[in-house]
Amino acid sequence: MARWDPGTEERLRKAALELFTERGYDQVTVTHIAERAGITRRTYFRYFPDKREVLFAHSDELAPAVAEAVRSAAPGTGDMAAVLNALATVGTYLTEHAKDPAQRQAVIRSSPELEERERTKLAALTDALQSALTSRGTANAQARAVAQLASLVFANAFTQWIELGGATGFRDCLRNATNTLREALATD
Amino acid sequence: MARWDPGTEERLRKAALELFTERGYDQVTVTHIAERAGITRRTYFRYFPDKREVLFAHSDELAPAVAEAVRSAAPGTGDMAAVLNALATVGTYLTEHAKDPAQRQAVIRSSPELEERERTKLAALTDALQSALTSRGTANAQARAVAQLASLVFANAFTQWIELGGATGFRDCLRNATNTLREALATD
DNA sequence: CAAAGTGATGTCTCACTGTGCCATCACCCA
DNA sequence: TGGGTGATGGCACAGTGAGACATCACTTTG
Repeated sequence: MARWDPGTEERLRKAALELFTERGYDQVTVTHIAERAGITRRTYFRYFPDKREVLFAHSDELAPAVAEAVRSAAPGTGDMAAVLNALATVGTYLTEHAKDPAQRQAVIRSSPELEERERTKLAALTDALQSALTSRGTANAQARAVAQLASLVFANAFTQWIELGGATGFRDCLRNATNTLREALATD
Repeated sequence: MARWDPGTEERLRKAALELFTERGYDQVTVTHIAERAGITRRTYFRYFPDKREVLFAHSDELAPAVAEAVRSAAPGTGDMAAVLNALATVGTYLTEHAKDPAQRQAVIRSSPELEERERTKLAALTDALQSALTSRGTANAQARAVAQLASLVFANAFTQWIELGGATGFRDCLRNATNTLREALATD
């Protein structure tokens, strides 16, 4: 808990999103973000390890949460079903609590560096899912494949959810994304 | 063509791979690489845009080559078949000409920054494949899905090929990777 | 209520990345 | 022999990220 001004991290996220939108990611320095948030550059780096991470602060919590949901799935459930169910639960919560998801997505899409970081977060989800499946007893190769496919489905579902303006339920987006991949792999 | 010493780019790649292996990516500076290659830091940046790219110089040519192979596939061929065939052709050439693929892979796996860049190259392959499929008449969503799955297959096949010591043919690795994904998606 | 402790912040410094600008040097050609 | 061309070196600069230390607010303990 911050003692001087409890909202520092939130102010930094807000300032960064604003500045990135106004001037573009490349034209913004960490000093700019810190100044708008009312702190110094050095303090910024005590909240976020680098310039990109200010846009991905909460992303780190997704992978462990989904992995935990997979681990606690009913023992008889199939791998893919367990993973998709976990993604639906956590993803629904995520979509209901996300702040300015469309604006955030637009900023990320405008910068290769930020897209690179986003892919890293998705890879972390894949690794966490694989690990969770392995601890459920699934063989390594199969666990990795399921985790990769599920991560793909999740990313596509999230993109679709944003494109639809957040009106649709996340579960429906997940179903759509899953079906699209099924068709693609079935057409040999 | 370089006039002073034609092998500069190759010397830089070799020096970088050696240094990254010896000291680890984080402990190596661009100055170190340049000095071992017999040039200055400034000249390094005339060959590669940043510190990471020295390990990914040829990767840029993969995506266009595969895309071209997809575009020139027989009109009646199914999307997935056309893409997998293109990946087999280009991938086989790649595996037969790669230098120190195992050492390179080991270095990349040892550094999150390098893994990040590798995922970017894979994403470029996905985009190129999607574009090629779209120009063949495939619908957007389907083209993206096929491209994503094929990229996944390619990456897994390449990893397996390295793990097997380069002894197996790349086509077999592609088949294995495809089957693994099929099983994963089929188990509902 | 005073003194010590704790945690967040500011200040200063430094190595390194990546780039712009200009000088230099070797080689080719007229 | 002199000029053009292309690769390289040298220099300066903004920006990133981190270490070390001081400072200040607030809490805890006597």
